[in-house]
Amino acid sequence: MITTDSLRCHLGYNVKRAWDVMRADLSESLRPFELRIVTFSCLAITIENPGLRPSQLAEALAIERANLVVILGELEERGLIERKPSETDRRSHALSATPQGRMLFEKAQAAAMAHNDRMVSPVDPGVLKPLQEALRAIGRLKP
Amino acid sequence: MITTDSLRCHLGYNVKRAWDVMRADLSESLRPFELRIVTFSCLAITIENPGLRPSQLAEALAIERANLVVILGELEERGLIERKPSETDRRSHALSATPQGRMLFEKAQAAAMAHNDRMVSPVDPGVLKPLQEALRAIGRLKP
DNA sequence: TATTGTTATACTCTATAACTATA
DNA sequence: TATAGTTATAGAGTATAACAATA
Repeated sequence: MITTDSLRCHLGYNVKRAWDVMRADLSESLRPFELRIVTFSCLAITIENPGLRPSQLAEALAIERANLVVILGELEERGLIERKPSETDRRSHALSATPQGRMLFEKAQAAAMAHNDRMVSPVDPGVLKPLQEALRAIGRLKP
Repeated sequence: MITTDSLRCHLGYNVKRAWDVMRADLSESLRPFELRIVTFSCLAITIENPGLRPSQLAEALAIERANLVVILGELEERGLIERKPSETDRRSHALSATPQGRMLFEKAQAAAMAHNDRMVSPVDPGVLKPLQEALRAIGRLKP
């Protein structure tokens, strides 16, 4: 039998293996809505922060502005979000979700919640909260 | 201020953000040894399981056999591992690390451990064990 | 028939440099 | 000078189909 002990002691290895499973399951859960994980995330933050600028969205989700351009283009082309000219800075845009975008997000969010329930099911409920907090703390270690 | 509450409640979002930080830090830690995360991992499992077959290594690390071919080619070309013909199955190979491979791995493993210490530093030591176990449990949810 | 290693390919995600128009 | 959005591009990582040799 093959062992992986020398990697299992690394927290990062377990995080990556868990993320692989979660990513695959979430991608499948969002497929019926023709949303990828990143487009779903952008839609979520745009709905939560109407009027925000692309650079703020990129910073919030830790994705490059350059990569965000095509993502927002995809969402706008599908009529899920709008890029309006900013009233205070003519270089920038104000992002907002359309009614269709909000409706689609509600359904997708329900599917994402069901996915989350599946993923969390093997975890002792008592450790879930400290688990989330530990992961957030690591995520804040940004160089 | 931009908020991300609608995503922060998803465990997967926090797992992904943590993994992004860990991946970047580990990649930097392995760079001096000219190892990528995946080549480091293959070297580790090969040393831990001398004589294993590529298909077993692929299964252990959850990577496609097709992608493993080039990875093993890279490691063999650098003289870190060997692909010997299997004595029991002429289709297959027996993988083993060379002395140079073992020496390089020891140094890289030390760097990876230092990386792990950095990542774990903001986590309450008491929750680390259940945290690891929770992540492993999620990783086992494979469909 | 099924499995092993392999080749080739494509698709996603990520990272970087450089351009333009504004500030 | 610096910033916002944008374009183009390159590199990883990942996924799939098909093949020859062997079981």
